Amino acid sequence: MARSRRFLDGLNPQQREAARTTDGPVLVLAGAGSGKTRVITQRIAHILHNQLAEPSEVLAVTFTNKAAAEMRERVSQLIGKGDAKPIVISTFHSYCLKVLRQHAERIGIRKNFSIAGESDARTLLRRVVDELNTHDTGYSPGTFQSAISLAKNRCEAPGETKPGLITRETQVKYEEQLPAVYEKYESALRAANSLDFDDLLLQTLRLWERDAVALDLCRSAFKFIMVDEYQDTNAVQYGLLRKLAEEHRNLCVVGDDDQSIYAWRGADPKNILEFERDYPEAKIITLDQNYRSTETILNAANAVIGNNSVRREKKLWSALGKGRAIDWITVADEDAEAKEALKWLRYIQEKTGARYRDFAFLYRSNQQSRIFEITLRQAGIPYVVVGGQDFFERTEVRDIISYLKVISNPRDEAAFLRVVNMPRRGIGDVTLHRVHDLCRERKCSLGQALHTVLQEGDAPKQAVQGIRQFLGLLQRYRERFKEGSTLREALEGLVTDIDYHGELERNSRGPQQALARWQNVEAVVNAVAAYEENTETPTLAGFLDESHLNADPTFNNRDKRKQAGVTLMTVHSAKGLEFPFVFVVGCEEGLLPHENAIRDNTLDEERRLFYVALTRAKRHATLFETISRVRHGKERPAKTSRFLEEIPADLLKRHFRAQRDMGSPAPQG
DNA sequence: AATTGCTAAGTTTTT
DNA sequence: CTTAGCAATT
Repeated sequence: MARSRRFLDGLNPQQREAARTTDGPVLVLAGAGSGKTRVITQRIAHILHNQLAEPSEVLAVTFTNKAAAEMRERVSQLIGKGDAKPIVISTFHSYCLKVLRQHAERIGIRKNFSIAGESDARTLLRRVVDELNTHDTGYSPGTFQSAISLAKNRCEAPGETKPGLITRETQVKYEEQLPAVYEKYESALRAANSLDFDDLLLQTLRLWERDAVALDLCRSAFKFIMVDEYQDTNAVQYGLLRKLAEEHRNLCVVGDDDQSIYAWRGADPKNILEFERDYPEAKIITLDQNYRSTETILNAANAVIGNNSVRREKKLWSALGKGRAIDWITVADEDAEAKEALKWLRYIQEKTGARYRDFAFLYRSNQQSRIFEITLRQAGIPYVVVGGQDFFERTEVRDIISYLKVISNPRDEAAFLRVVNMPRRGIGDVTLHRVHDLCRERKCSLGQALHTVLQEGDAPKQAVQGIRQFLGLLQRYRERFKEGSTLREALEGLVTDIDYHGELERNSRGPQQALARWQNVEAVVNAVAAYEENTETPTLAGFLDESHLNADPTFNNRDKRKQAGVTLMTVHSAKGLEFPFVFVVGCEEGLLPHENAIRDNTLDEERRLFYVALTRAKRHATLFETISRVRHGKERPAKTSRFLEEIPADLLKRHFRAQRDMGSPAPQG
């Protein structure tokens, strides 16, 4: 007991209350910077220390791998790595993937299904849209893709899609088409033995709805469930949690309704706003002491967010002192904005000795990063743009992964189409169309159709030759990846066999690009090797799962902020992070709030976005607006963001640097 | 099969 | 101003 008290030491009364209320449903309303991760980890430690459950009976769900890794790390620090290991700390997606790999056959999904990434899914959709002749709506496969994704997040089957997402004249036509496209996309996925990201969750829910045995198995595995960022849960995740917690009701959710900024993706803030409706016996604890920011920043943030009507009232406070007033800087245009921001950065550095990594430039939309990149580069200041292209979405990486997917799942159509004629084997469109028709006629897989074409010699000589080659290659590597050699050796053999190096040299713009792309290929090989080393029984399928869900930092460039540079990112990606000095740029009507949000009347979410931006700052926030900005290729007058006007004047200090040609003087202390 | 030119549109993106 | 998607060329 004495030791257990030690765990809870160093928590404030509310935090402690949250950590030791273990019985029944708990809602922790954790304001920005109020130490919520601390509460979750301490709560887990408390549960285990008092032997309320075995480590393996505790489930903690997060949205990102990064958050999961961080949580595991911090729990390990509290109770030791060994005890922490069996705790299930996982993203929704990887937990569901595990469930499906185990039980999917109960709802008619083959166990070795592929995960269709964003672009795999788009490949399938392109064909669907093609076949349905839906082009005349003017909507691209990508648009349908987001609409379908939103529908799945809302738990809507093809016949049940509700309006949303698009508000334009062609909307009617588009909405007429959506169910058909959605339905056909589903059958294409099924035929390809693939699930997209959203399916991982949705199909798990369907499984639990339809199969009591599977549900019971999953349900009885856990005695305590904790959920981070609950305000971001969508209808499917909500359903999953309800099912899982139905019996013991030991569900602890942590979140902040004021930081709900993903409604457009199907997140439903009602889940957190109406928690007690679903769990009337719930204990509700508010964490409102902020350990991050100055009073000035919090007062500003409180004032702004107070303009939202549907929310849980809370006022963040801080013991860190007033700090400096928020600087509000008006400049002529976006060019001046970047230059002025740079001046302020230098000025703050001079005064405080801050390092480059202490600064973040936050913007509403990615396009805004360009000018800052250029300006920073010219000034020789190191920077990191967060949120670039995903490693696994790069052409060369997709090529290699697609080979692996076809080897692992012969029905994977998107992957198949990608590699069947790469390198060139003379298998062109005409042959492929024939193969497709054959598939549909005989309801067989693409691979089987190829065999048939081969047997019947029903294709140009060249193509027959190529098909034979291709099928032989797949056959050989299916065996090789199963046994006989390490995954790494098998992959290296494959890359050599298809002469991918030569392929890159032939198809790249120059030797420099060829090299860069080859390095990405090598990175995949390294990733396989790393996976093999860290896994007890490594399999090809296991590696593919990891590569889709565990965006391992060695794979992608998401979190390279350790490097000593200024961070450039969207406000969305900044959620959960903090910086001593934050520059919010483009505080203008049409940008933040975004014009589409004004049109669709979703200003509350935009306000929360601004709130998130402000509360990232520890010591100081600097807000920028222009009086004229180039938008849609034209220079247009800009108007101050309403959110800026919502900050009490006594917290602000205004600076006009809007005269052109004058060159603004260095900022004043 | 790869390149070129036209048109239309223009957020945010944890997996 | 970009960029993506598509059609029409070579």
